Amino acid sequence: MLRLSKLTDYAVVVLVRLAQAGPALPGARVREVGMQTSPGIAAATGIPEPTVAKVLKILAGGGLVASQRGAHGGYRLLRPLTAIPVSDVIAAIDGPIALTACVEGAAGGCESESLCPVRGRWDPVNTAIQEALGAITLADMQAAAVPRAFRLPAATLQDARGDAQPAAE
Amino acid sequence: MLRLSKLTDYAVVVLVRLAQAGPALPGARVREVGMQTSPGIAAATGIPEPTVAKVLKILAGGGLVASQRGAHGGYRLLRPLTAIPVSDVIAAIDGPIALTACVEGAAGGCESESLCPVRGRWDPVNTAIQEALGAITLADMQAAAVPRAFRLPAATLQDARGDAQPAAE
DNA sequence: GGTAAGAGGACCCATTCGGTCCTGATTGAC
DNA sequence: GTCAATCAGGACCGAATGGGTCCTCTTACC
Repeated sequence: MLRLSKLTDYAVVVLVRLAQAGPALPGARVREVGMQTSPGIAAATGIPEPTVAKVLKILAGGGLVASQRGAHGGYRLLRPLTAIPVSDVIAAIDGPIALTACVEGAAGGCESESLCPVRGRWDPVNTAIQEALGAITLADMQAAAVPRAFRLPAATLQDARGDAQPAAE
Repeated sequence: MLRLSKLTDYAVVVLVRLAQAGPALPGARVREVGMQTSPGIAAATGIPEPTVAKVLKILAGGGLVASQRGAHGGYRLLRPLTAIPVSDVIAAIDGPIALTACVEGAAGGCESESLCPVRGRWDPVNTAIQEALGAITLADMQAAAVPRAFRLPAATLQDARGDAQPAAE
């Protein structure tokens, strides 16, 4: 699959939304500029509120957002979207990017290490993916976003699948 | 995580082993050249035999190896390692490479599509990863293989983790 | 034709992930 | 000083996927 978790997908949505809050909200008197609450983000994104809270909690632990407790508290971005590569989000949610057990830091994880002919050979692949993910920031993902009306549903699927050979499954 | 399944890891090992069989085995009288059995590969790689059989079965379905049933049957490579990109192996085992539900061809899979600000924005990320994986062949992974003694265990871990911030977990 | 070797397919169990809920701590408003 | 709002942390449960095992069918040799 090479699929990342839904939480990571949610995290990107939440972070982009957090940036869209804008530092100049009209009613930003009591609440700090650019700060939003979990329920507010949930309502804006359509993601279940508990899940949003969970994502924000993890992101706060990863140093991507800052939290403010108490009444009129909330979360705010610590860095602009241009300074947040996708790899950082993935690392914050899913932990360090590691394709196989051979590279995920598992000490002696591979029980057949003495026989395995490709021991540690995933490293270059892993590095290539990390570089690819590190080169794309959330701002890039946001900038590429086009209004929904511009994307036909069918065309969306076709475009999304693209060169991922469709006959394989 | 961005982790691919163990089966994919096994598949690479099996394929490399299948290539190492060599087309000029001494006792290759009854068995076709370059052909190996599941138990043989299992013994050579240390992977459990049923798992090897399962991997080979999937790879045969994916068109990467050919099977020969009956006595003195077995499996053989259909293409040289230089012609097998890593992405093909992953696609054969885990299906098409798709990072998120938004790109995996799920019709209307995203229930909050009207709100999601990054709808379909994983496509460039997905493409970047596919290109990275498509550029690396099994021959590269095999060629990069160095004897185990040349790699310090600690250095291996450091190299593997690399710039994936270690403090994240 | 019988026997053995080996692939093909179906099945089951364990692990992990996604999602939800509850309780406690902190801060601002009244 | 009290109350309300909101985040923080943890535990819990259900679903889904992956990993592994077993049985059956096919094929070639004797």
